[in-house]
Amino acid sequence: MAARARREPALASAVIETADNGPERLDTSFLESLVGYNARRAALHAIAIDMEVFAAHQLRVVDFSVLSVLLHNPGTTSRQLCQALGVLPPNMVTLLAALDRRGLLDRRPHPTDGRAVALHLSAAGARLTRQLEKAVAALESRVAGRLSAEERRTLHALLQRVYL
Amino acid sequence: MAARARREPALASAVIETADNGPERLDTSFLESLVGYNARRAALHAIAIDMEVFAAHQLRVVDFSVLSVLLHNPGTTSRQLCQALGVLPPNMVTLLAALDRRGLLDRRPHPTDGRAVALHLSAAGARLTRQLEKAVAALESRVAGRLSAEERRTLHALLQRVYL
DNA sequence: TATTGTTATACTCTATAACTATA
DNA sequence: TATAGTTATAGAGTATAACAATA
Repeated sequence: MAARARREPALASAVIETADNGPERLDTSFLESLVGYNARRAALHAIAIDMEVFAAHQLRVVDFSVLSVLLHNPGTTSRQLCQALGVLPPNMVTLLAALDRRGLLDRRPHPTDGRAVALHLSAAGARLTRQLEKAVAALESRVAGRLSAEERRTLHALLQRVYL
Repeated sequence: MAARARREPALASAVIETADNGPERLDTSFLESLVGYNARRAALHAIAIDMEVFAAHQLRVVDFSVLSVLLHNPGTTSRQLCQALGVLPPNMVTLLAALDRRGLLDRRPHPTDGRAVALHLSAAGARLTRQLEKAVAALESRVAGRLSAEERRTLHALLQRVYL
């Protein structure tokens, strides 16, 4: 349920030591011409750094995403979270149950739909989420430290034009 | 082993229909300020498109990555592939065995290290990989179709400065 | 003593089917 | 009849430990 620290799962950097030839780097230039490859490697790099913050609180990236969405959208339903974050309903049940068990949620009856639950953060949940958002925002300088503020804005704009 | 078509796994777009309020979009602006979030969404979008090509050949992204690296780096060892692509050795064994079973590989004794195996593509493997590279390269215009050639170059450069 | 490739296996993540209660 | 939330479970992806052969 909660995330432990783990090694970066894929596409790590490619400096290779061979027995006789010394350091050697494989040619991955074709892969580097693909948006998917570069975006994935950048995402893994960024998320690995962000995870240091989350793991210290026994949270995964997706847990933080849920907390952040709830902080800014009180009363959201489980279904809305599923669609916004691409999590399937049965898996969201488990995720929300874990956050609830830790006292981070406040589940209220939905004002107009008796089938649904209006999700809110508890006071503790809101406090933690604000703290995590601050910490993650501060980490952005490490994540993209070699980019200027303007380059970062350009990067975000280009990425959003790819996926939106 | 081989990948089937499957739904996009995470961070899908966020247009929500609620019972009474009509279409509604959750505020995800904080998440959108993070490189990790934007890069991940862009990567998932791009990879979902690329997967259409791979799935038609019963291949996953990681399978294609291995084939492409081997095409451009004949004689690479399993260990080198693991480090370049972030796959753990036990899992690379399974992956390579599947490619081998399909006649795409040519495993030769390593010229200088008796423990290692020099991996090459078979003629069929090289043919398939060249075909896949062409198809994927052609798909880039759909992946990032709203970006000009120069914007695409900018995007690649910025992403590589994040993860390199 | 260290490393390559391997087996076996555990754990996590993601997905499908089916049920309930409300709409 | 359709949808929100849920349960149970299957399947894919990722991880660790340990071993044989070779360096």
